[in-house]
Amino acid sequence: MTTGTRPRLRFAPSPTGYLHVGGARTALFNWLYARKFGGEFLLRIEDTDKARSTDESTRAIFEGMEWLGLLWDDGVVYQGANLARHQADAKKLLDSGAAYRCFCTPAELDTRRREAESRKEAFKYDRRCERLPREEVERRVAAGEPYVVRFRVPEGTTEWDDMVHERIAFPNKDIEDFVILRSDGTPIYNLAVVSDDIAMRITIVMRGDDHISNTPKQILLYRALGASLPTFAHLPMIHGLDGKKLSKRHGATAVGDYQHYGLLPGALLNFLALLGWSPGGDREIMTIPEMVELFSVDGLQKKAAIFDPQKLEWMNGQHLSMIPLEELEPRVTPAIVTARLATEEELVERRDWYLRLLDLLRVRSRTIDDIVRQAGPYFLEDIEYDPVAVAKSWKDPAEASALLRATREALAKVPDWQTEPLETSLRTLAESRGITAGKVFQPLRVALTGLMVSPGIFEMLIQMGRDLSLKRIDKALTALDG
RNA sequence: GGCGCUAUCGUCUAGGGGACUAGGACGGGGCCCUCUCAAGGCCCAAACACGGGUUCGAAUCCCGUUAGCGCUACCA
Repeated sequence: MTTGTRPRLRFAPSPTGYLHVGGARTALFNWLYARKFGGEFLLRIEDTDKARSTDESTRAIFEGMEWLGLLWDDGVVYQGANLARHQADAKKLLDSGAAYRCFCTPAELDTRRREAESRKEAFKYDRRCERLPREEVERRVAAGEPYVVRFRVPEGTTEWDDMVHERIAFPNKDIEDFVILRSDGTPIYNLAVVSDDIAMRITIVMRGDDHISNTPKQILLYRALGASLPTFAHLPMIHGLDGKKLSKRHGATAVGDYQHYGLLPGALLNFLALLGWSPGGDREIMTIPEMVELFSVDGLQKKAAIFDPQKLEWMNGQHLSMIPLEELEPRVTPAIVTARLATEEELVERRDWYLRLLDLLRVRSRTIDDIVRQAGPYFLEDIEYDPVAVAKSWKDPAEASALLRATREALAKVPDWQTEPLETSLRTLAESRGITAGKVFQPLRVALTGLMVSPGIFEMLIQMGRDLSLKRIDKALTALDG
């Protein structure tokens, strides 16, 4: 264990897809730990599987991390660039006798594995190449026969104190002599990881608990390489609603999906943090700085958590209402522009009005898209009338028309377009007609927005302004009378 | 199959031997507020997997059972 020095952690995704929410959560915990305890958070791209790694995936990972605000210290480490060191480490192990050459071919291994399975036995490499005479090994190497390098697993037990779990122990007899270098000379995961983590001076390896069974192998490698061990922390998995490991068939699993769906990064992070960690007590809604402040290893969960999209949406709604309008604005504006409701310039021109609108709409929204969906009537020249709204609130066209006409007259006479006088005017109108105020408001709502639901009627009148409000009523009258 | 990890409401969790009639949140149901929808407030239903111990006393500690999940490649 390294103590006294600043902790160094890393997030090490393989670029074989998108940035997965599970990966994002692993990154988050690493990042939180580094921020909380004054350490370094590094990013390493594990691209040694050339068949599956793509530049596009690498870019997606960067984008996802940046959007989430999980920024890394120092430059990105590309594992593929460290081939020479990986090979040198393998050579070191070969020279010290900690590893040996194995000439068994994949086909042979496969056959033996199948045989073992058909006998219902656990397959484990039988070490037949381990005791090959030196002369034979040299002869076969000289003859150009392909070979892999295998690690010679010693006797005993390999164990460690996990930060999340307690002590975890594996009898070495259950670990086979695993391959560390392929026949083409490239490293296998466990070697590459250990070699890089040593080189990067990583002190805490925090990752998904699907790596628990790799850990004893890696510990053995650290020892054989003469390096000191990092502290291991194995985080629980995230499962889908069916209890299985989260995958594509569970729907949206990429961080980018949620970005496009209109979520706030702070909300996604808050939700992910609570999936596998608790600050203790009843605390739920947290900003990123608050999460850093509250973070501790004690609150880390051992049990896999199920990803519940409903709670995520609720949480996003909370964040939407909570963050400063100035912070919300730049996240909504691109969506407004994309929806062709307004140009960025128009929004800048009417900034105060625009911020007030956002404030009106966000309380009844769970996503940024919800806000955009409600924003139409405030920007567009023409609105569409929702058939259901028309059927319900303009049930009798003649009656609705008469009422709206009276409403228009009353509103037109209001000298000061403010809540108080507007409210007095409409309530007086209702009273004089012997109907409840709601009976006046609802047809007006449909005239103004074309919809059944909206913010409060006076808030809307003010937000739309006198001219647009009256114009909307005129158009409604045309539609009703026509 | 072998090895490993895990086990509190449907879900996320609080709880770290007596404060538990097991608390909060999402979701569900009801009520209030109210011009609609939200938001908010109040209330209801809903859990310690099972079996043994340890102890005066277990959701909390130990051991089994069961179940779920993960790993079991010349993938990462």
